[in-house]
Amino acid sequence: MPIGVDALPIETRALARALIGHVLVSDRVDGRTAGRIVEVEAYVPRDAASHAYAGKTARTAVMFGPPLHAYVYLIYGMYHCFNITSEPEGEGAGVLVRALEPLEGIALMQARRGIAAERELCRGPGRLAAALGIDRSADGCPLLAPSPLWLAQPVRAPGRIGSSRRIGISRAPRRLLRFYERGSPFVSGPRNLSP
DNA sequence: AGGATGATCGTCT
DNA sequence: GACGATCATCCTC
Repeated sequence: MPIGVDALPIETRALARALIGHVLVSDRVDGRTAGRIVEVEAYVPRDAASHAYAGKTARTAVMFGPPLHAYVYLIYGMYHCFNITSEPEGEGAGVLVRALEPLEGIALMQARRGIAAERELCRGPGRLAAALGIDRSADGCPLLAPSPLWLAQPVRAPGRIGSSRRIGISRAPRRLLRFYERGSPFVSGPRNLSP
């Protein structure tokens, strides 16, 4: 069941933390896949590491649109990264979802990824997008309304949330804007750092 | 266990 | 024309 409109904050950092434990569901013609969010990164307003930093462009337009929509971009010519937009319309910001704990449609994820190991299916932004069948066609998709890509209530309360530097960025590298469920084996980077 | 490398292309300079 | 909010593979320790 989709979550209510007011179930999540839209301030970027608060949203990032609140997303941990929520479930992302992808409904496609070949079936449903779903996973529990265990790792995210916040890309806040006026953040030098954010795609929105240089201003609104065709690619980043949805980052400046209403919150809780999908921002999906192609990286390194071959992977997709899935983000959830944040802040009121007009602000360019979002939350990158970096890892999921697979919950539903495991066999379909395995087929899409070409691997069997459950732990590796959604461990990393490019991997989870592939496992859920997310590509640029999902860009701008609302995540609350009935939609092929939507957020559901947590199935289990999150454990303690840790924070760290963001992964793979060169600008604003010291900001602690990566959040993850401590100790989860499905987290992609360091997973036992700060409280 | 950890570092280097190649794949591959849309986007912005 | 250079460069990624990455990943899989290959190498060395």
